[in-house]
Amino acid sequence: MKISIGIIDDHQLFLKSLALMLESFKTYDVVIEALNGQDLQQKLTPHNTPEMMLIDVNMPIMDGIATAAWLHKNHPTIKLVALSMNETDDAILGMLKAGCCAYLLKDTHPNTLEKALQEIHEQGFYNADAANVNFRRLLMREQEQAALHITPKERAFLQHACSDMTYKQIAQKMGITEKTVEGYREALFAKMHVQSRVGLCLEAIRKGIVQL
Amino acid sequence: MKISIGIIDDHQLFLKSLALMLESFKTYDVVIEALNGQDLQQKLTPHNTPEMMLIDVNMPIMDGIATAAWLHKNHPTIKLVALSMNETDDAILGMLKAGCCAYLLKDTHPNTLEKALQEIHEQGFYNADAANVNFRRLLMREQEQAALHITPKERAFLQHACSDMTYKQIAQKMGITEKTVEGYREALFAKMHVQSRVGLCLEAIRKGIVQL
DNA sequence: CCAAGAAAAGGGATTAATCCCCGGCCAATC
DNA sequence: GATTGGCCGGGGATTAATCCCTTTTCTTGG
Repeated sequence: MKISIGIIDDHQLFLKSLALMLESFKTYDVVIEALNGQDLQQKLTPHNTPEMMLIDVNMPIMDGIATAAWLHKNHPTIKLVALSMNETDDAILGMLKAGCCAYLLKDTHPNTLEKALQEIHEQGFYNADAANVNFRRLLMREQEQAALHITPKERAFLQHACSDMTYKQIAQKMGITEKTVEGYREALFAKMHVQSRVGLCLEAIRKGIVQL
Repeated sequence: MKISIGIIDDHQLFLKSLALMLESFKTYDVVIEALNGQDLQQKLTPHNTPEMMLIDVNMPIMDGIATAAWLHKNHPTIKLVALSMNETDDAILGMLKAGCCAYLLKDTHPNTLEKALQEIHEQGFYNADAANVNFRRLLMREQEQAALHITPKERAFLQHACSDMTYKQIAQKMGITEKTVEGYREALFAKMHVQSRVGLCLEAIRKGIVQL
């Protein structure tokens, strides 16, 4: 009896070729190929539910973390495996917290992948080097993030602050007074331990709160 | 007679599975699999020279552009195909300028890949949507980049400007007067078309002049 | 309904940032 | 020898940013 497995990745070329590779292992049956979380929700039916699921982290529309969380909640029996090319702390921690039982990098060798999948199917988990890397530090950063506690309004302001605009223009664009903007600024300065708008922007980008 | 082809990609999983896929097309023979440009130089021998080469853009050690340029110079008969997941203008232009005759995205469908490879092998070129996208704009940006011409001192200042420091502190750290710092600032504002330090920092990061 | 507390806004003052114009110094190039 | 261009410095003015403290408005739980 083959093990049924699903793959979610927005890069069609990788998706299809990885499916081909899994099939070549002879013990896996790829029953679902989705381009993102939304696509998956359509293709996942009661009659077509795999035992395992490989999930790419970086995806448009509905990313890896959201997809993993949805699967973990609505289909808790499916074993989730995160697949990514970058090993940033946030991504790893996010996927594991979302319910993934393993985190694999895209530059692992096929043999390692096969071994990992087998282990996950039998034991329910797999500890790669990537996931082992300093778990304590991950948790510390997590707490730090939680303590940050940025409100939606502040987040919106932060997005605007990372631009060539002046505070007056930002206030106008957000439909509030300059003074209110100033309030957000001061609050964020204190929370993020900076004393200038430049420092604020750089920190926001570093922490991934604002994307370039 | 099968067409001999080589693949260069730092992600082993993608490399191996893409090789599997190409083999499945029945008309291709994957003779080289390399993890980066340096790896390729070792594996490429007179007795083992493929007719075509798929090159990933994002790689450590020796990236796609450098690899493509090297191949184009030392092995001009090999048809080069750029392969990437992002379609930033710089990357596309860089690869095409380095001698690639096509630029494919990793999220293209396998069927499209097969068709493209066939076309490249027969006609020597392939125009995907990605490459077609406004070539004139790419060239304009290229000229703009060349015109940027940032001096070493300006670059050093830019590095310091991307911090929580004030101009006075930066001047102190660089061992020059505030006024001199101001000179760099104004020059860079003009060159990078911004009107605030925040905008300057963001542009510098976007253009890769300053790393976070 | 009222009080606690957050969010929004304002007053007023200080400092940093931005802008424009100016001159001198030095090295490489023509 | 002259010119160009990068580098360094200054005066003076205006605007944006920063800081601190108070008031008003709006929620929200009791």
